[in-house]
Amino acid sequence: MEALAALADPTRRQIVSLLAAGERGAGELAGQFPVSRPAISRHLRVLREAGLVQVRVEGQRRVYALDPAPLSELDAWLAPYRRLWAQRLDALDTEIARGRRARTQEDGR
Amino acid sequence: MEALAALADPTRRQIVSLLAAGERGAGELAGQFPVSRPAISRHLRVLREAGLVQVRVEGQRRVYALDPAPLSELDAWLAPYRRLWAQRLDALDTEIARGRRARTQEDGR
DNA sequence: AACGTACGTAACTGGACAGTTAATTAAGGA
DNA sequence: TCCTTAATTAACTGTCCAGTTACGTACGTT
Repeated sequence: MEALAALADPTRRQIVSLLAAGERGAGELAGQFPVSRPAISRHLRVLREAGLVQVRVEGQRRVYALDPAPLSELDAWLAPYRRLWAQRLDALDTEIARGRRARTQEDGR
Repeated sequence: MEALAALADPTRRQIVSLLAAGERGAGELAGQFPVSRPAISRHLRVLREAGLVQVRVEGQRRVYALDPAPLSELDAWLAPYRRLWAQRLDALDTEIARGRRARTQEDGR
């Protein structure tokens, strides 16, 4: 779950989003952001260390590509919690089906 | 996506995991960790501000409960990426089914 | 060989954050 | 009322991290 820390930064999430559309060179990525190129380089390093991106050296260019594996891992981490909001929606359905009577009783506070 | 930053900390993830099994008092939670109670109090505050937990004051106890809404939001954020590893698996399936012939044609990049 | 381009790394700065101990608020019980 | 218990808040410290500028390295071109 090292990916969570990497994805906690909005710039890095945006990089991931860009790479989801296809691979890009480092400079090409850096051009999309208001921060300096070294800053993007560091972000890419964090993403690389988290396994979220992979680099391919192509002449003097570095081409970055998204590796979805950690996202899949995150998805798997999330899985056991899924029943929680599914259940809540079920409860809501029940509520609606009942015509939403006697609400104050279970509302609490 | 503020939840990502909150979930980046392993202690907080564990708190979330504990609360998934049912609500608990603050001290009850603190007892599960090797850090001080104020530290847990701060973690709970971060989780509260991220909307991941809710407190209910019950006498002099604070009972914390998980609110799955931000997890659901995270799930939604993850959704568009899902095709990436699904596709990879599909490609693998296809690959196997076809006996691995004529590969370059459909790769498309 | 010399130069320009494309990145990365080094060194530093400011701000955020997790942890600690000590003080504060609030609820029960003697 | 006084004391204990439960928990948060305050104040402080150390560490990590994102950003900057400056420098280093490697590839390609002339």
